[in-house]
Order: sequence, then structure tokens, then C-alpha cells
Amino acid sequence: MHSFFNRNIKNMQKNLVIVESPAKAKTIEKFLGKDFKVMSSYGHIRDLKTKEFSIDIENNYKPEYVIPDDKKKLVSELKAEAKKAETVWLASDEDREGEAISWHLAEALKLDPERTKRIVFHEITKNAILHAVETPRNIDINLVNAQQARRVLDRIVGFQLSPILWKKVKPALSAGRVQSVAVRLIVERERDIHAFVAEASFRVIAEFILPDGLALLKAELHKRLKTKEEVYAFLRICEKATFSVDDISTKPLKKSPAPPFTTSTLQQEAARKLGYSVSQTMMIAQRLYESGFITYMRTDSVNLSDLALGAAKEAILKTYGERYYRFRRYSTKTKGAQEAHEAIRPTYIDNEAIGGTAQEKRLYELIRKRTIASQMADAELERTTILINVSGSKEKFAAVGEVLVFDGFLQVYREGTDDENEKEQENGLLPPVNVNDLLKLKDMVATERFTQRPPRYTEASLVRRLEELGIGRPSTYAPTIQTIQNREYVEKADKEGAERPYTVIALVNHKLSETEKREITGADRNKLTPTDTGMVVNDFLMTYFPDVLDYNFTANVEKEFDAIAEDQMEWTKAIDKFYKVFHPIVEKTAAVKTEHKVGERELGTDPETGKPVFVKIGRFGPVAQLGAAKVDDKDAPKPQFASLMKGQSIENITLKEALKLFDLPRTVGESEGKTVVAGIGRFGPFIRHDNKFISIPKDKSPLTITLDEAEGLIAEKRAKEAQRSFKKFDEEPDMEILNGRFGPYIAYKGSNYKIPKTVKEPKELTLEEATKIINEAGKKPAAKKQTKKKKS
DNA sequence: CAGTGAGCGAGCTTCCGCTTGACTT
Repeated sequence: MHSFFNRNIKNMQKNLVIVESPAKAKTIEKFLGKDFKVMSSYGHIRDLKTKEFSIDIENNYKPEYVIPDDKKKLVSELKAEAKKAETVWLASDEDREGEAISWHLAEALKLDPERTKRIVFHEITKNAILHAVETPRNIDINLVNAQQARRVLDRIVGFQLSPILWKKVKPALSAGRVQSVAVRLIVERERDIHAFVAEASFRVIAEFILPDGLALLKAELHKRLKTKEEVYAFLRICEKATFSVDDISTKPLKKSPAPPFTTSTLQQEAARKLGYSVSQTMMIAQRLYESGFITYMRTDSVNLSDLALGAAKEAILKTYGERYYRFRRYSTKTKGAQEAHEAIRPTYIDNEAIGGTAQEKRLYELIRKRTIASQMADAELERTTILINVSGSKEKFAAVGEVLVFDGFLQVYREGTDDENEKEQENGLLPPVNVNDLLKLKDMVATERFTQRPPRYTEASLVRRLEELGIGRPSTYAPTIQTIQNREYVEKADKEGAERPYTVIALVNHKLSETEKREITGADRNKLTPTDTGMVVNDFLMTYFPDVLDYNFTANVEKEFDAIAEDQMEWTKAIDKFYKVFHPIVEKTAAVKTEHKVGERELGTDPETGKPVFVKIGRFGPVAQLGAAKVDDKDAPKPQFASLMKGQSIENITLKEALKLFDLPRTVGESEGKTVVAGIGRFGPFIRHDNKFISIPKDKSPLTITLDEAEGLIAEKRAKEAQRSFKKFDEEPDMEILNGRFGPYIAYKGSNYKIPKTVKEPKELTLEEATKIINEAGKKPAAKKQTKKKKS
């Protein structure tokens, strides 16, 4: 059938196929047979220089591409193999980046166009690959140009905005098309939260006794009451009212399964259901992919291959029966989706359980269930609503019950929710009643409820928002979240809630009573919160570069990239159009001279010294400054500085709070004849005693810590130190067995040696055994010593 | 690891998207 592949069996490696990932290379090599050698490019092999701008503006934005050092060896290997091969098949992904990878390969390996073919396949099956090989094409230079435009635009934005921040705000900051919008989302959400005013209303719930005198029916007033007065007025009517069934209606409801996983939805569900962080999910998925258990994990496609659809159908029919199966094809609606891959699914859907770590098993199970459910029938429900009249009032109560008539896909999988209020209010079956039945009121309770402030973003919900806006790609969601935290624009923070009183008014046995209860509101754990730096940088960029920070900026430039890909626009023209507007603003902004630093705020005057007090972003973060810098007068006293404490913000710190910071470092007292000092250092609040530093825990402040508390911390630290040491050797004082962050290890003459897992009781290691471990470790390339800053 | 910062100046920092190792004291 494919005689083509059977030719030249004796000549080895007539063909070289280059794909992007080694796992993929391994799989397709099996399908192609001996005439084909399959190698991997490991992603891009060329890029702009990392430390230079690398775009020649004068020369029509010519990019200067280089092969990164860590790719040089690989590229020379590829080159050598390409030279030997009769035909080189470039088989990178079909999207913009994939096309560019093929083009860079062709250029860097200096491939002969006559002997080079570009192929793509949409699924890794023998047929698909053989079909691809039979229908090769050339490199699509328009698509490549669209990628070059994308690359050059990102470099221009990133490398021209960041230096302005170094100058105006703080060194080593960064800005970019994706990360700056991510920060903006978080900053604006935080401001929305602070501006939010909760509105109160009363929710009225009544419990009725049915005519049989036994069954209870719980119903809620169809609207909320605004004020206490309204509640009292209504409850007084109810006190004397009769209640009757007004109407009973049932209507069928359907629920459909969620589509198969993309990178973004996998990250969201793994966070909701398994509690994994975005990067954790990606690491686990990578291992599943490399082990051959799932398809590629960086994708924006919800599409399943015909093969997978067939396998899912078979699995559903076999396990659940025909009624549970429904063929579904999903289409991707995300802006800017490129669909180079399939959705994330098990490679073999029959594979119910896999080997591996517990985490891998759980993620695999999640992926498998989601995939199967996506091809299953709708769940069918029946919702019954009973309306109840109140004599003397036009208001009605409603009791709602939902009954699952057919579980369908819910048998396998139910999608998680981010809404913490929506706690699966299970309205079960309602008791049987008839219209006009009279109901007896058991009790009625009006509870004051408040509107909810907008939620802070989690990593996963931020990814979802970015994807909705078409900003970022599956391969960058996790790194972007890392970057904005590394720059200290945002942090995962816990917020303590505040106590809020609320009123409950009850009508029981014809008696009205009012009680005040308390609840905690606004508490948050592990949510993305902007730092002062993040807010100052965001405000600065919003002032001078609103176009780049616009939520539609990416979507707009994507339209241009599409036009380039369709040969309707030259990529350099598109870049020129942007640059002609953007660069002058860069120049102008860099030249703006301001009396005060960006984001600086004057709080007032220190009543003791009469000096002004400022807060701003200093070289090391948020800082308070006492006294203005006198540039002209060299003899003038220098201003004093004090870092803000965690939890304080330059946005809202008061003069009084700021002045207190200058009390640090402060002498707490004397212990064992040595002074105890409290302060704030590079790593947060600390106390120092006998030249040893001890961190102050969150619940205490260096401003108020007492000598007693400090002595407690010192004792605690000593106890911990003692625990850290498992064993010391009298014969060899240089050797010690310690318990460290990564488990027990041997410290010997400045080096550390890991104790193999085979040792069950590290505490009982003998000197001989320990020496043996050290000697064996010495044979391998020696573990690097931690580079420590030398004190001079 | 730790009380940092306006004296001066050189040299450094930075983007987004493809992909995995080599590291783990």
C-alpha cells in the first residue's frame, strides 16, 4: 500500500523528521519505520538575543536571530543528520509558532529547499502521519511573518517599557503585553473590592406544616425585603394570615457536560477539585504526557480526534449503556485560539487506572472522567415550584424542589464552581400537595443578608480571565503568574475577615423576636493581591501607555497578525504603524522630570521635627521618608528612611503609623546580660540577641513586642536548633547529621551530603557509614556548595 | 540571610512563546 516506505530499506536514514517535542518524536518513530529518523527541536531553536534589543529599527525592523547557547549542540546535531538525509521533513505544529520553528530550522540548518518538506498532522496515529507524509507542502512564509511580527512587537514593548520603570520606579522591574495586563486585572479588582459597599436586605424563609399535620415544606419569600420596618410590617401580617397553595408547576431541565480539557480549564478544575497550583498542574501533566498517558497538555483546543471519539463511545456503551451516550463535537470559542493540538485527554481511554504518584493518578482520573463525560448524555432534572399565598398580602412564598430524573453525564463528572456561596444547595423532592391546600405556619425567619464584594483572583481564575481576553498562550499561563509574583507586583495573600453584625427577626408561635448575630466577612486565603509596587507601576503605565494596557490591545494586534498571515499586510508595515505611535510616547515619558517620584505621597509633617513625611517605592520596596532631600545644600541633614511593614500600604498608611516606623530599631530590654533589639530587615521583622537574628511571627509586631515575648522566641529558637541536629560525633567534630529542608543530611567540612533513602534511621548512622556516604558522593560530580555572600 | 536607601558612577536588570532537562543544600 505504501510502497514509498519500503524503498531503500538498506540505506539507513534516508529521511529525517523534526518535531518539537521528544515524547512526540518517540511515538511517531514507531509508526514510520526504519527509513525515518525522528528528532526533536525542543521548541524554538533561534530567537532574538536575550540581553540586547536585537531589532534594527533603522533597517526596517530587521530582527537579529541567534541560536541560544543551550541549543548550539542540538542544532549542530540536527545539522549533521540533515546533511546525511535525502529528505528533511519539518513536522512542527501547524500554528504560527510551529511554522516559525520550521522556518528557523530551515534557515539555521541551511536546508536545501529541494530536499525539505513541511508536513503537519493533527493526531498522532499511523494513518494521520502517513497521510501527512503523502501530502507535504512548503513553509508558509506569511504565517512565519505573522510570528515575526508577534515576536518583534513583544520585544519592542517589553524592552522599551521596562527601562522606563527602572528609571522612574525601581530597578529590575518589567512590563509587557501580557504581564502588565495581568497585573492590571488584579489591581483593578482590589480597588473594586475597596470601593465596594455591601447592601443589606432581608431574606425571609418560612416553614409550613402540611394538612396531614406531619410533612414540612420550606419556602422562601419571592423577594427580599429592604428594611427592618418592611420586615416587621410583613411579619405582622403573617402573624394573623392564612397560607394556601396557589400554584404547582413542574418543568424539565437539562444540564450538559463541559467540553474536554484545555490547558486553562484543566488548571481551573485541578485548582478547584484537587487544590493544585497552576504550575503544579502543569508539572504533573507533563509527567503524564511523557509517560504516554495523556495527549499534549499545552493546548487551547477542545477538539477530540475521531479515534478518541470512537474510543470514548465504546467505553461509554460498554460501561453505562446506550442511553448514556451522546455524540458531541465541541468548537473553540476562545479569542486567538490556534488549535495546534487536540484537547487534553487520555491516550487510551480504556486505561482506567495508571501507575505513578498519587498526584499523577488523581490528575489522570480527572482528565479521564472529564473526557468521557463530554461524550455522554445530558442530565435530566425536574424542577417543581410551589407558590404559596399569604392572605392580606400580595407577596408569595415559593418552595423549589429539584429531582434528578436521569443522571446522564453526572454519573461520571460534575464540573466544579468558583462561587463559594453557591454551595450546591440541594433542593430535594417536595412533599405532595394540592392547589388550595391550607398550610399551617410553623415558623418564619427573616435574616439580614448582604451583597457580596467581587472575589479576589486565584491563579486559576486569573488564567481564565486572561484566556477570555485572548491574552497569553497555554504555554505561558503558568510562567506569567510566576513572573508577576517574582517582580513583587502581586502576592498570594491571606486577608483576615472582619466581624459584621446582622439581624435575625423571627416569628414563632405568633411571637416576634429580634436577635443580633455576628459573622466573619471578607476573609480570604491564598488570593492574588497587588503590592504597592504593583499598584504604582500599574497607575504609571495606565497614565502613559493606556493603549498597551487596554484589555483589547492583544485582540487588536491579533487581527493584524491574521492579516499578515493571509498576505494582506506586510509584517514590517504593521510594526512600523505601532512603533511610530509608541516610541515617541516612550521618549516623551522618559524625559518627563517630576519633582516627586512616581507614586510618592506626602502624608504631612512630623510634629516633633517639623519635617515632611513621605511614602514611596524605594529601591527595596515601600519606604517612609522623614525630611526632604536637599539637593543644593550639602550640609543639610539627610532624610531618614524606614521600610513599611507587611500589611501596610503607601496608598492608605497614616502619618501616625508612618512616624512609628522611625522608632525602629528599638531596644526591647536586656536578657542574659545582652540587649534585645527589635527591627525590620530584608526578611521581615526580627529580634536580635547575642548577634543572632530571630524572625518575629505574624501575630506580633516589632513596635510592641515585650521582653517576655522576645525571650520566649529566643527559647523557641534554641529548642529548634537543638532538634535540627540528629547526631554529633565525638571522634570527628567536623561531622554532623542534621535535619534540613530536604530531609536529613550530613554536614562535613563545609559541604553537605544527602543521605540515601535506603537509610532508615539517619540518627543511628555510624561514623564509618557516614564516611562511606561521603566518599561515594565524592565519586559523582561533587554537589555544589551553596554560594554564600562573603562578609568583609 | 538581617539596622539596606540621596556621594558618584559603571554595569546590570527587561519581553512572549516554543520546548525539556539539570539542578536540588
